[in-house]
Amino acid sequence: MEMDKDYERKCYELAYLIFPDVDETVEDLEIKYPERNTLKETAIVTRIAPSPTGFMHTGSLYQAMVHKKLSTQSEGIYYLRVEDTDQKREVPGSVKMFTEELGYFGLTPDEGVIAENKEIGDYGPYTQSKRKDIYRICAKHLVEKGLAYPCFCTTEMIDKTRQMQEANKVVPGYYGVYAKCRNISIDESIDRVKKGERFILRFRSNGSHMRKIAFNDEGRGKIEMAENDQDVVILKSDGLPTYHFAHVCDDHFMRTTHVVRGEEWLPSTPIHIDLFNAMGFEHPKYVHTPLIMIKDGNSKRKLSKRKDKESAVSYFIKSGYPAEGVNEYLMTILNSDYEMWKSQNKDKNFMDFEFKLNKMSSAGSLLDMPKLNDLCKEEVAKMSGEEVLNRVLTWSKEYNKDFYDLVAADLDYSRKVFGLERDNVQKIRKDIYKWEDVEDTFRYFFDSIYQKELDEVGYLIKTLPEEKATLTNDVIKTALEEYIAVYNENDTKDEWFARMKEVAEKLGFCVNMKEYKANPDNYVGSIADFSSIVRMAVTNKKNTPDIYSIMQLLGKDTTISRMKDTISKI
RNA sequence: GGCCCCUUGGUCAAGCGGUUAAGACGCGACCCUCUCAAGGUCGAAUCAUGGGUUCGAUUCCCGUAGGGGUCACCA
Repeated sequence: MEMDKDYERKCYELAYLIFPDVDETVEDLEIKYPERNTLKETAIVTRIAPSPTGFMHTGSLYQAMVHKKLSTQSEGIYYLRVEDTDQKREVPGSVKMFTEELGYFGLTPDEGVIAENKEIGDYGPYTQSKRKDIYRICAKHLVEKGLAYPCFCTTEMIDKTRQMQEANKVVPGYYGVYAKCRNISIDESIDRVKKGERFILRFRSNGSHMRKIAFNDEGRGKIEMAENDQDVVILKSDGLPTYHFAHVCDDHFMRTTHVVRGEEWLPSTPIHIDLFNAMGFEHPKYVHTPLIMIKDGNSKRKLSKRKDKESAVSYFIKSGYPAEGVNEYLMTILNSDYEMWKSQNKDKNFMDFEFKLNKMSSAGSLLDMPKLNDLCKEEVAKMSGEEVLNRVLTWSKEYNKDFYDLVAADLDYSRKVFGLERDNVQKIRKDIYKWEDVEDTFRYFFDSIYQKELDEVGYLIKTLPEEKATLTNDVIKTALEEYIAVYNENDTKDEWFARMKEVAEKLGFCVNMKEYKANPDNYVGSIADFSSIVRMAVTNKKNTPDIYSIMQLLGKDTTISRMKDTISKI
């Protein structure tokens, strides 16, 4: 009993020695950061916690969806906390990039760091490097309780121990008898700290990997794992906490109710629970989301920052994927019944859908780009020409300035171009799924880039005779010449087509597709071939929307001069 | 290797003891059609495996295999 008292006193002495300037206590923090009583009992408080490494992972976006859905559905809070405890990996400008990227997808947090140099909320600071005091208060508390101790081991010593453990096939790590500094006397610890020996702070775990603990994962259900028995580092030599310790202090004092994080954190959850217990805090609820995978040969693997461009959220933004489509896609892999719901609620979006944690699949899904493209196509198809124009302007201003200038030069014209087969039609064209592709699909509408293509790539129509022997250069030339002679820009669509047929028939083309298919040898070609000749002469493309509308938009002069130019080149 | 998670068509998946095993993307065919995109119709394609439990297993239990994750003073 006397010994215990003495030990206790020495723990306080050690704590004071390590943290002489810390005079606040955990109790003070409890008062400073009270429970969020203004929220409803059932409100969910979630957080996104990026590391400022200059890269936002697609998986983070996927999780941001969960945060956003859970918090808004429960009238709770979704906040952003910057986890910058590893200064070596820090990349300037990351926070700006991160918040902007979240904004692009409409997933800006309610609280915390919401833009570069802008944070809101009463639970800050929301950047870990500015929370040093808080971690020190908590760490001091653990030292006082005998639940943390200074470790004087060098990295070399720890490496050696690890090698020995691996050779002897025992569980590697710093624990039990292998934890040298755990087992030195408190007097020695005090002595060595007094002497100014360098140290880091370790947690003193009382767990055993022979025992099991169970915890509930809100998505997966009950999970049973071995107890933590590792004396993990809580304060590094630079005085900043490790992830494990910061997670415990921050999520407690920021009053997070649900920690939603990637599956890769599942194995370290026992460490966190151990730490929460040691601090006397109740741990938050955990949700471990499956990883997004990618196909690699015959197997699949986690999206890799180095190998896969799709692992970066920036890739989708740079390519001009509409946020709505990406969100739709993420939602379909996030909640298994979303697609069914969506098919019955076509005019609603994912924010109207009731997200359920237990409907979250727990297997990692392969990133399915064709499916994502299709969903984006659907979203673009819902937009008016005006809307497409605006999106193209916004995107190209940032990522394709030359094209931006062309589009912006004549907004009325551009609006008509993007409204082609989109505005005032019964069947909407579905071919665009990302803004990056717009320049190429519509290049023939912009003279300068159209001309550039002719100069650099050449005249597509020259390949026509190779594809179909009957369409000789002479046939093509004559077709165009005859057509130019009768072209009337005031024709209605029906009149226009009738005129096409007239010329085609005169030159030996079959104007009835059924008839042509039955007896192709009786004709030079079909009306489809004739149309192709005109199409290629005007657009230098094999496939385009309705050629009548294109000619109308281009105007008589351009249409005729392009056909004449083509004639002169073959 | 230890520990943990996961396993229905090519992909995402519904299913929750008895079903002709939904649907979507992709793929193929046909229709429509001036080309393409779209649209319409149809089609091919799935319960990893071995044991149980049961009248009956895709569904419940155990093992096996496979895939993935994790074992830092990184998060």
